[in-house]
Amino acid sequence: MGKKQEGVFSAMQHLNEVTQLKALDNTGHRCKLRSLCSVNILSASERKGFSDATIHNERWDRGQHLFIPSDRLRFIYIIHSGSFKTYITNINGDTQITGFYFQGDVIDLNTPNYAIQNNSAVALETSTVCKIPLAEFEKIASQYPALSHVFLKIMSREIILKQRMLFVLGKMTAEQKVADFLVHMSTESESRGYSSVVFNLSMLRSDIANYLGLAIETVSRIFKNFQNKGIISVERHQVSINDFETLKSFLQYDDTNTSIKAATISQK
Amino acid sequence: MGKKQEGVFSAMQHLNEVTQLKALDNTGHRCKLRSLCSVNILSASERKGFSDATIHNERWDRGQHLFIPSDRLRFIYIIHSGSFKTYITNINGDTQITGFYFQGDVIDLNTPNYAIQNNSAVALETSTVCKIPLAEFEKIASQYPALSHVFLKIMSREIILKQRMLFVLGKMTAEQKVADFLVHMSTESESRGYSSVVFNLSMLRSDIANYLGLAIETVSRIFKNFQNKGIISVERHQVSINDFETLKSFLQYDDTNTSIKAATISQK
DNA sequence: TCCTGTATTTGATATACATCAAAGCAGGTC
DNA sequence: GACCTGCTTTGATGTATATCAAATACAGGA
Repeated sequence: MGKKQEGVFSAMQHLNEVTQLKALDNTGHRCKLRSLCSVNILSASERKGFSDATIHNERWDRGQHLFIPSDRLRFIYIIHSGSFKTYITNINGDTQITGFYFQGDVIDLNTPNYAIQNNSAVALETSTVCKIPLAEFEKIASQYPALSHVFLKIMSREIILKQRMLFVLGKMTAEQKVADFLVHMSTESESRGYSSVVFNLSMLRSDIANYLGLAIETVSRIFKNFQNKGIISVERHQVSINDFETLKSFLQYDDTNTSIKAATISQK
Repeated sequence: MGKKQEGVFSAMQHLNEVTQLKALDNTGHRCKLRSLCSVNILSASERKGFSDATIHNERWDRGQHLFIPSDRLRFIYIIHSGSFKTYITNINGDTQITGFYFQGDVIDLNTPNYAIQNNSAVALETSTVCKIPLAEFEKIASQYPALSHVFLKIMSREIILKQRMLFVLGKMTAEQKVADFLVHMSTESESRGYSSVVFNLSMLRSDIANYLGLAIETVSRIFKNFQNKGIISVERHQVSINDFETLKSFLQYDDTNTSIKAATISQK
């Protein structure tokens, strides 16, 4: 018989658990690389070695690219402040935004794959990043398995996030996509230690639309619609969520009948 | 000015490079774990230790689940023969297929994340898998950094594949999705050492539709349409691709004007 | 060989969302 | 302050694809 399955979205409740990766330790080294420099699995001297290999706190302005596909020198980037978007480009020049990244996040995790780097990252606002040359990283990681392990965890989180987006793009209506996006941004804001109620969207409406596979007009209309219903308030790029419950309810069945949709599960 | 960007799909040409991970060595140990047991970065004794920790060649029939979200014991699975699909489920029981996996592929790479396991894997046909208890894997990996490194690469490939699917779901028309799917399955078949022209789709039409974010009827109609045009031949689950060029042309601009779509790139 | 359930195809209709077009609006610049 | 320029909103219309409905094909078992 079908067991009650834990939903993909229940996973969000456990994101804090996961995002400890983003905030393991804050005791300042040369920069507040929350994920790595100060990660507590390394000894003090190892940590120093790691920190020394890192290029700290470089500044990037809005619109500047962290990397583009043709780059030869590869780095692993950790965001110290600000935000970035990553996107992939096809042969026609069409793009799909693959993620938004904030303080403490690690970018360019597919780098170790030596595959043609088909994605780009660009700053959404003035930001600072620390970066580790890939070659250095691999050298250090080969000496300290624990470091590889931290990276396995970060990458596995990345896979989970991407899978979530597959669901969003493949199965949700426009309204649900936007609702989900807002809830997600709220959670993200909270995990960085800011408010989950009032937060800033550093990306353009067109970025949101691209990310969610919608037309920009559709995003605009749904924002307006949510405002009219009193669910959110929007002032330029600042969003306030007034009614979380209603927002989240868009992601649930409003169906009255409780038909069993889950397939029968046969397990060995 | 905008540099010519390398497309996301050009990456497919380099997939062979990547998929060496799937076929590093075939000289049989107890089972043909192409990815791991026989991976040439481990010494013979290490390899044996790894192989001993592995549960080899378990059989799974069509419809049987490799794992479901409520499972406590975690494994990393390597497909020895056959095929599987993975999917995530939301609170309403709606599902999104996140991937199809074949001989040599590694499943459940988000496992190391300790996050609630929100996905499931089910056999599409009679298949055999080798599996490594997660705890064992972590023990071994902590001793052999090279093993972690192989996993980093496999996971980074996974991220790239998922990103590709974000593009497919977010930006492609129904026709393009199906064309891309067929090209992808062809490449996959070839990488396993089979024909790129004639291959078997072990999944149902409904699986394809779910995976591509389409209605099953739409998939059916596009298949028929491609047949009518002589691009493919379909007999039940066997597909022959008669005209690769036309199939691939669906993924390109048929536009006459050569407008520059790529955004101007400003890099530091 | 027929039967039965499941998978797929085919046709008719509905609709969510994109597209096209134009007007507002803010923030920077002369 | 007036004028740009890029971003966002708002309205009117079109269309790709979902949905609904039903016929057909196939596989596996009696």
